Amino acid sequence: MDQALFEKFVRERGLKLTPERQEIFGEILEIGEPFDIDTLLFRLKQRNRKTSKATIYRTVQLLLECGILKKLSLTPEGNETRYGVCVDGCAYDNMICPVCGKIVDFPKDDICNICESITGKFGWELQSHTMSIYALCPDCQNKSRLYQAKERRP
Amino acid sequence: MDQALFEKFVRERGLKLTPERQEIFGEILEIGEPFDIDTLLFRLKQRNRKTSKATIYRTVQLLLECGILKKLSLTPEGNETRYGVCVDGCAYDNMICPVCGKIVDFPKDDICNICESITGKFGWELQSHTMSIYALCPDCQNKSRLYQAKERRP
DNA sequence: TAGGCGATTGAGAATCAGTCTCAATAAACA
DNA sequence: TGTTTATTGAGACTGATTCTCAATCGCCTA
Repeated sequence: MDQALFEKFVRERGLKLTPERQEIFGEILEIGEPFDIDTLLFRLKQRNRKTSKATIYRTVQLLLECGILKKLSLTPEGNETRYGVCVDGCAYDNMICPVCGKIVDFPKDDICNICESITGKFGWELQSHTMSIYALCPDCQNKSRLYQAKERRP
Repeated sequence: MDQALFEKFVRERGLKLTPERQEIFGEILEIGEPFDIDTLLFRLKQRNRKTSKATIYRTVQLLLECGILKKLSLTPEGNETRYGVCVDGCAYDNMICPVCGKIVDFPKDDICNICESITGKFGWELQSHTMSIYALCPDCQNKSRLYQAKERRP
């Protein structure tokens, strides 16, 4: 995913390629990991962009509709919204570390097969799915072990 | 899940068993399907309960923490929050019809296996997962077909 | 069974993320 | 370059959820 592809998306929809849209998309690529709106706003401010909150929300919405971004959640309860760049085109499937917020994608073939088998069994017509796995990443497992070791000392 | 079990949950946590909590939980059982906060508020009002919004939110939060309720979403974008009673103890797994809002649970063994295989592969430590399938239920498929048939007529 | 402590409540204020409004601006096309 | 039309910024607004705090009430102990 790059600026050229984004430009294509925008033009295909008969929309205008404004500097704001390009800057927002560029900054998202620059961040390189799932982000929240405030982070995006802050980083654009730091670059002396006066991009407004409204435009950021509007552009993120556009990117969601294009399938370039996906909406994530740091917890199963659905708090703490983040947005991540959609690597493989599909994909609300990801694995999230609730401690540090790290997010990784994983191959989703198995999941898709299961979805089809389940909807088929009930006579429903599959449209889409979302799947999030919440798990401790290796780094946080180590930190947690160190912490517990310290705790045990007198 | 019944009032006795709820009482047990409340007492185990050193909380007080108030009439408000019992009424809210009772109404949730009465509704018998995934609900939103406004519906709950409205139905309690109809019964001449003056239960406040704040107490409803607090009790729902409590039920979420106990694992009695689960938070659902009618769309992959995460709008339209609903709460459903957790039938089997686990379970953020469900199949949702985005047209009529119908929600059904499905056996989650396959999903759990996949989660373990994925976290294992990456060296992460599985904590939990959520899975939602969005699909047209048979009723809405039929309605949609009828509608399309009518549209085709001159 | 009464007394007292501390949790819980109701009402409305406060917060917060996200959306809307509208006049000014600027992209796109001729 | 001019015209049309979408887009923008700033801040008001919205709706869902949380917070505040004085009044109330469940629950434990005597």
